[in-house]
Amino acid sequence: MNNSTSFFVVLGLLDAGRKSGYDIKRIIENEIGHYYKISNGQIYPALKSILGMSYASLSVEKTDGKPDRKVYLITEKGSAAFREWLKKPVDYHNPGGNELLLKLYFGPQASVDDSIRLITTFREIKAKSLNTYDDIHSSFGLSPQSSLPDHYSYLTLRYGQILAQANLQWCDEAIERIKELEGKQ
Amino acid sequence: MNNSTSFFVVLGLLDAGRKSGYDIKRIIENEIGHYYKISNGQIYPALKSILGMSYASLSVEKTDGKPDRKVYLITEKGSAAFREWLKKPVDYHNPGGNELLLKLYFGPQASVDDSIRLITTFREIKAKSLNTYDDIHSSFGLSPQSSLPDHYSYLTLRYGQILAQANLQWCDEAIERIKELEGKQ
DNA sequence: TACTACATGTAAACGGTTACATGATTGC
DNA sequence: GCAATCATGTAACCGTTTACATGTAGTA
Repeated sequence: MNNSTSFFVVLGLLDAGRKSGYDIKRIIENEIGHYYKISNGQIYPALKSILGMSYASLSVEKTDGKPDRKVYLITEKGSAAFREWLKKPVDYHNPGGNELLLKLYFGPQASVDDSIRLITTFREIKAKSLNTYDDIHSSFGLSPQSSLPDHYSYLTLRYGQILAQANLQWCDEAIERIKELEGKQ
Repeated sequence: MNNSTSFFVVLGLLDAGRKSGYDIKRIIENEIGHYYKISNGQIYPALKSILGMSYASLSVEKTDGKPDRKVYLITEKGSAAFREWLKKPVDYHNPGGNELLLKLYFGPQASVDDSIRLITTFREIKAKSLNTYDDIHSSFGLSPQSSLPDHYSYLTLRYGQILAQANLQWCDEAIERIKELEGKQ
């Protein structure tokens, strides 16, 4: 839990400013819902554990009728832990491969160099996997009489190849864009 | 368990021919390891449950020294259950989106029509999501003075867009290829 | 001597999802 | 009257990962 993606997403949103659990849920749904989902069963235990680790302090705001708003304020310790996570290269084995997008969403809370480093590391891994796909591809020698399994395996290979290429394309575009951005700041 | 991906992968490999748990592990590692991982903690419980549901029968082969090989032979009931799973459109929310590749790997155990249907359904979903990305993209109006968060959100949007395009490209190529294949059979 | 391949399995932990509980307010 | 929004949370379940246990045979 205190080491999982959901934990750090919650922590990262607190790092961007004081929020309640409900705020966190809404923000995730509206801003990163395309590639990341979260449930109450993750948010509220995460907040509890964030408090327990002194990564945030709590202030309760009274409301009329509705339950009290429990607003969390990140501590320096919490902020440091988040920034450490943010710098760590993404786990390239993670299903969906969207941990990178998540970290990039937190880009404004990191340095430009760190964001670029994140993408270049990701790029290297994708380039390597594209190489292996290319190697297999060139050794495939699909003849018209080759077996059915071959043809279907070829399709899955092509998927890996095409997707890896698309990833590389995005990496290059993204790095260029961030560098441009840096020049204007 | 008896409804999970790992369960049906194991069942599908048995559908392709009698195998032991160890065989299954080796085959997954060698043939689909690029996009699907499995552990003993999934294979052996799956086999137990496959036996329990009468989806397979068991024959034990004596070996010299090594533990007995427990070889599983799929039943008609098991085969029917597998084919039903194979036809079901993939869960497009699944992380990694590789359930399709998995099902395509089992293409030789399905009809050409079913394989094509699998891909066209997938294509429709990707086309729809590309449309939403395009809509957001055109409403983005990134001005040079726009805030940092905007620029980073733009990158995640572009990722979705580029990857969706790559998926469509692959779908078209794959469908064409399968249709060609059909002509020659 | 040590590692790899063969071959079976289990137990605990982990991360996440689903579904529920409670309850006021606002708008159709 | 009903749905949606605001706002908190919990409990059970599910699928997967990690790490372990056991043991032989062949190879470097």
